[in-house]
Amino acid sequence: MLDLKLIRENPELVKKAAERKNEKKCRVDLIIELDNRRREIIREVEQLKSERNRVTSEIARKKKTGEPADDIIEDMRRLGDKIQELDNQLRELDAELNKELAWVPNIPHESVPVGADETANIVVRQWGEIKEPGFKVLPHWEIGEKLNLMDLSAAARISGSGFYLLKGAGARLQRALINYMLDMHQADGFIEICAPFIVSAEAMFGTAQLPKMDDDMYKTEGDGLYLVPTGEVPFTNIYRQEIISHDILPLYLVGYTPCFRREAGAAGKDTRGLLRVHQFDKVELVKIVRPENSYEEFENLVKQAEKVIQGLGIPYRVSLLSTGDMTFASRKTYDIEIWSAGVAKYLEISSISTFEDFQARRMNCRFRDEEKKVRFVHTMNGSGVALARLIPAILENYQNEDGTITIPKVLRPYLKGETKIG
RNA sequence: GGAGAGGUGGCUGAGUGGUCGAAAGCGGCGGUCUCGAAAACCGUUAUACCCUUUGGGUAUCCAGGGUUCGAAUCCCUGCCUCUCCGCCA
Repeated sequence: MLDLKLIRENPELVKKAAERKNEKKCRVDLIIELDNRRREIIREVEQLKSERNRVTSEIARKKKTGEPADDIIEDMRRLGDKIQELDNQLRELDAELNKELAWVPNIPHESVPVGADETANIVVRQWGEIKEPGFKVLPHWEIGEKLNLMDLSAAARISGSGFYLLKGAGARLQRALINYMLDMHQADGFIEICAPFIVSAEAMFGTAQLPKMDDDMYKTEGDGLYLVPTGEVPFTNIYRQEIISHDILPLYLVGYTPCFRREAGAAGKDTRGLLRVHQFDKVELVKIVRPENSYEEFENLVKQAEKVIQGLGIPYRVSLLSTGDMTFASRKTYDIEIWSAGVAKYLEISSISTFEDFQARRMNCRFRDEEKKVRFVHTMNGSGVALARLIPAILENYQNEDGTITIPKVLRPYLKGETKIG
């Protein structure tokens, strides 16, 4: 949510941002008009209320002294009707205005490259060396089935297409990865959270999955609750509707969650094996910080996610997303793409975004600073990282010519010291 | 799922339908005192919005409706918390 004042004062800036993010449901002119009408009514109704408050205390005084007040009570009855009518109009306008405001995307940061899609993204750094394996590396879905680490047809039997099932060493590998990541982040000051995986529409609105992504979410039938599409939702919403004290900031949160996504209309590209599925697991990083150090915290958050992959020794690169490739709520986003030896290309494994106060406004999450001033917090998050992309990367980058998988050194303590799968 | 109790400011906690944005206490902040601190005493201590913005106004006692000239107070609905019973990993 943007500050209504900002929209009022800089409508062109907001329009340009919406255009660059390709957000067609953002209607700035309508918002300005609703806002003007709203303020007009507020002015009128508040004047009437002021009148009512004045006369009402006069009535109280007269009643006390026993003076008659019937005539002004009659006047007030009419005034009350008028106030109610205006209040109703105001309520409707507010609802309409809020509905429109919910569709105004965040404004991309000045440093974000302007462009229509991912072709305008800028690779900001690269890490690790891509080595020529010297043999034909099997893609993860082949080596995975061969070594009995996963069973995609079983998953289809259970749930339909777009699901995966890990078993044996595959399932244990995932658990090892989760623990490796949680331990690492915790050692770097992140507080581990285990939060609900099913959340309210309000929480989904808070982090701005709603209203835009409604069709991409799994929704429960009777209760109108949503299955989390990312740990971002429960973790960021922890302090929704709260005024928190400055001395608990910055908050670094980490946790494991499954992620549920309908992926409506995503068929085709990069969908084989675990690459695009309706349920995957993720370790998520969330920071809630004061505005002052927001961007320093953000850059460090990117590095925190990179550290996971560096520990595993797999090449990756970091890209700064262009305006057209960013999400609705984001002010600035980096993607981390990991090298996939099986398909010989980089695959997105983490997306790190900062929102400044965009989510905080939607959640109404604020903090009280040293001067007792109440201000919006800044929020940001990043995958740290997605398992459904990390497992393929390991199965492919650690594949040996004899069809076995070497277990990365950092994971061995989590796998009883084993060094090899297969 | 059933029965009951309750939701008031940063916290605890008063509040007969009419000077109640709300007593009191605690905490916080400022001051007096002190070499300094504690204690004591004095003062201060919410948020959002609107406007003709050193000022004025409106709203907010869980949320949303309603009754009324007037609601923290009365009525309805919802949400949440607690207690007991049932069910249950």
